[in-house]
Amino acid sequence: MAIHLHDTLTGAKIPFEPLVPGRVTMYLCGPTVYNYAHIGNARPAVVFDVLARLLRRNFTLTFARNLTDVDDKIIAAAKETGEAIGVITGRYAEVYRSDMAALGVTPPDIEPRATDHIGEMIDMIATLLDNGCAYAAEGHVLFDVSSFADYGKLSKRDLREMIAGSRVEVAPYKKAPQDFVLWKPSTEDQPGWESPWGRGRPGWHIECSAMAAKHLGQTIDIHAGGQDLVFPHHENELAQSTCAHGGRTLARYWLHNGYLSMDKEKMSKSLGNVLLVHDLITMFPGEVLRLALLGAHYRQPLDWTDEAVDGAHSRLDRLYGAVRGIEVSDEDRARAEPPAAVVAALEDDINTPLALAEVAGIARQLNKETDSGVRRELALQVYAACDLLGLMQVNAEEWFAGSKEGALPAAEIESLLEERKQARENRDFAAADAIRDRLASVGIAIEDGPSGTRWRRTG
RNA sequence: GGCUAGGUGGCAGAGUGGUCAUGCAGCGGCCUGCAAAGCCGCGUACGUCGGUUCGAUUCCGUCCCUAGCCUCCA
Repeated sequence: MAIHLHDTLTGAKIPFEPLVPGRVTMYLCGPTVYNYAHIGNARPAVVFDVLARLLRRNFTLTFARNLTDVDDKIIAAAKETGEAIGVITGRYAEVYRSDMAALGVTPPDIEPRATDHIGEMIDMIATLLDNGCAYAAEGHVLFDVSSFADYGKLSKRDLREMIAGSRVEVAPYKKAPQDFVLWKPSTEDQPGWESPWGRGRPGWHIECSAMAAKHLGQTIDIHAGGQDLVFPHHENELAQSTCAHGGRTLARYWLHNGYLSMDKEKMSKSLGNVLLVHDLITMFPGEVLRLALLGAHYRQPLDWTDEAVDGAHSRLDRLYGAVRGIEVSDEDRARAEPPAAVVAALEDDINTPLALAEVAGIARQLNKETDSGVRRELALQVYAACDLLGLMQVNAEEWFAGSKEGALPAAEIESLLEERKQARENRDFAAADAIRDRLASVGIAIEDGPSGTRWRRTG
């Protein structure tokens, strides 16, 4: 089955065909680097990482995720802390990379920075001025929305209604309230670049248009991001790129993930209800967070709760438990084919919950199976499926050994287990149970099986 | 107000015009010295009111409810 993706522009799930056979270009709007990313910000990175992994099976993928390192929020942060802008953006870019790595996100092929592309942005703005799609006024350059007939098509908004219903105070230099800034003047203390319109800095939207065109071409296959970017960010990108590129399509598929909420309210910095990835990864294994994000379909809203995180942990325990003790080499694992049902689920608009259900079914089969050869085959299927999902990237023994501080060292656990074994052989169950209780009290669960006793940390 | 998405069992969450999602929790059983893990089984789920149909949770319409977005400033 071919890959099908839900495209925001057409509002339909359609078969995926790259512009150039065998090659795919994908652009994901990355972070503005002035503070820590919260778990809602991580959702697109994780979800579209799964898509990237899926695409790489059949195509040569070029995946770009930008860093926005010029923005008024960054200027404000610099003013507040007294640090240089470059110090702030450099630090948070690094934090973002390590946070995403902890969530199992493969680094993008290209990570363009806005400040490295000011020249391209100026060129694009100049083109828009030449085309009559933009106008300069009082040091600003604005995109003239009336010059683009399809404006509003992506976000399904009617321009006339928007104008009529506008409640926004219109800046005096604007021709129409919907016109958006391509370039704005900078004061002495603000970062700025020389341009034909004076010293200034780019508007937010032009950054992505310029960087996508430079690195991926005027028409890209997939443009992805959070649902909250549909309007105005992507609508504006679509308008300016199309106008600057002689009417060429900017993106052939527009993908948007649903927002993440807490207590049914959107998680956002302005509401203050955020959980930072940076903090969460000190409390839970990254894979648990990743599975929690993949537990719902990417276009659905996802409510972040303790129960959801616990559930993700239990599910991973079950998967690791199923493959525990089965020897599989890295080479065999790398060569293993994921089950067709898992691939089919992901190819159907990245249906991760269905894919996870399929994996659970294989784990059940594996737990039932007694033939070691078959068990190994099934384990390879679980591994291959999880490699596609970016899960189960650690060794099962390591997973259960955990890394919680303050617990007993493994050697001490082993010696207590040996003591208990002796007690059991002597039919001294009171002593054996005392040891089990003692281990349980420090978060160690033990399991007696045909091949001896195993232990795992319960957290 | 406009637009968009959605309302599925105790919870989370897929999916489908006519026997099965799946996971977590619960109950019963198997296994176990007892547990744990695992396995087997169980629980009359599809917001409302209508319509189409032999048959609708699934299609159509109504209504109710929820969430998000509605530019440049924040």
